Amino acid sequence: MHFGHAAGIISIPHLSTQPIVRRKLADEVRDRLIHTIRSGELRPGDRLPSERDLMERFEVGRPAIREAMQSLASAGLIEISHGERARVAVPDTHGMFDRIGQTMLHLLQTSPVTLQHLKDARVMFEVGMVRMAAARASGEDIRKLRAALQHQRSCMSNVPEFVKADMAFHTAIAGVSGNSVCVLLSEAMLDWLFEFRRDLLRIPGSELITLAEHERLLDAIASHSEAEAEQAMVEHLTRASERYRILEDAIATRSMLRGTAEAKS
Amino acid sequence: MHFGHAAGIISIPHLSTQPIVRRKLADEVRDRLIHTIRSGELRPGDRLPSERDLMERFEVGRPAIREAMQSLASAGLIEISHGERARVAVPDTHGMFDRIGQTMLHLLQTSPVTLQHLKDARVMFEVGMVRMAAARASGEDIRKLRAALQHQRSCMSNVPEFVKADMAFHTAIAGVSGNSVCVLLSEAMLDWLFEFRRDLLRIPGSELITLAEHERLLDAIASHSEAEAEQAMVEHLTRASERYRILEDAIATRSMLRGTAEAKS
DNA sequence: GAATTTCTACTGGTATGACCAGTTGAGACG
DNA sequence: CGTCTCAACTGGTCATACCAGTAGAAATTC
Repeated sequence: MHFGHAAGIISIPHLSTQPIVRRKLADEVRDRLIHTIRSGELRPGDRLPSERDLMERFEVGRPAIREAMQSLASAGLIEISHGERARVAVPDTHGMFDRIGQTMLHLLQTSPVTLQHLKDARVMFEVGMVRMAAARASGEDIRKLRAALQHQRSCMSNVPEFVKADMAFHTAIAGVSGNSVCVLLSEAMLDWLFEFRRDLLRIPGSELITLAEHERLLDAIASHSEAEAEQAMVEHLTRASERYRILEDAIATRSMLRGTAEAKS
Repeated sequence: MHFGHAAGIISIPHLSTQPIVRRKLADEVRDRLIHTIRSGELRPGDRLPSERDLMERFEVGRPAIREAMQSLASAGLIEISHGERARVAVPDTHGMFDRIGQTMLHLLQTSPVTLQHLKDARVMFEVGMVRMAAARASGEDIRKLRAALQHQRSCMSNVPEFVKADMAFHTAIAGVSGNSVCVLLSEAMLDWLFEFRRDLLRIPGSELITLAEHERLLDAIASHSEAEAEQAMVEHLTRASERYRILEDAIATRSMLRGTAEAKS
């Protein structure tokens, strides 16, 4: 089609300029399935129709159906396993945060700013959690925390287990809130940092310091002293952050030098 | 195959009992692609090989490649568009939280407990944000907040715009922190609640109250009074929550009655 | 008759080949 | 030299076939 040299964009009155979006078939299928699930027509645990069945209902090919189903599966709305029909998933908070984990890693790797922000946000969050824990921890809560710390102490010689126990202790603090979202968030943030730089959490020889700091946290919580708990937490996390920073600076400097070298070559 | 009557499970020494997991081809492909991206071999913006190309390299069929790529796309690691080769995505925080949005909705719909926890977590978080804002808001920050509030005031007659402006005001408060993760989380939590129950945020006639409360928040921030800001925020959110609860109780009661009726029939 | 085994029909996973529908960029055209 | 055209890519969709697991009916065994 050719409208001559001066064609350009022609303005026609009353002509809606909203572009016609060409949707993928799979997207349409996905939306319909989501709607079916959300409307309550299908409840968690229920089985979806088979791919071949859906393919006839919607009058589209199997690839379109498959793509839609895979998409729902990776969003955690349904569960697919070989040989049996897909089921509506019972939502799982852990799985949810695991899924963004990958994306988060990608993000952290390409954005140092976000990494720092994530650390800061975590400090803010953990402080909130520990204050709350100090304010309302019951005898039962404190018993659990003591058990968690005791377990961590017993893992001193086993580095991976020690780190795991470390994370569990922090999770236990968040658990005092009784708020699943808070627990999840706290776990997720720690997890992301851990996944991103496992090496930085394995500082040899710092186990004793860590344990001492955890003990101080526990004491503060047990004595219901919010201010003391907050300070202990800030210092605990800041010390760790300090070590991060030292190592990161070293890495950054090295890669900057390498970058310069590459530019010259 | 038939091993006789007493067959059952036979224990053989030194035989590892770890089951052989049958991985889907697409998963293997996905992992390799992720590794390629994470190793820095491909940077954001770079183009991936075409599906047909990858298909030859990995010696698998096109469906396997496609499924892997779609999976990466829905995780936000790459961007696919018709006609051109896929590109490694520049990570987008908004997109990330949008993606869990669906899952979160599914979760909230099937777990009333989580809904309450999410609300509580939001209050905790917003309180933290507003305290921080009160503590460190600059003249520029306050100017922006005032503008946001002014805009909201101008939207009073347009309900959807008003709600949007309402959310923008809260986001602006979080923005004072300068911490992208905090902003994101605050936006996301509000968004989830909004998506879950738009109807509950459209309480007719409450616009004036909302504006007054926002004004109080702004004043507290402007005068750098943390305590006052906290109290204003708690009351602001609690008032809204109170209305939520009334409507929710009504809905819950109704559905409970319906449930009983169904059980009887 | 009840528990077990066996088998068949169905489900998802993968491969192939074909064609449609956008994008791009090199080369023809002015 | 800029513009336009078009061929050679790319992803999107379909049809078909076959492989590989499951579940449930049917046959078998006790």
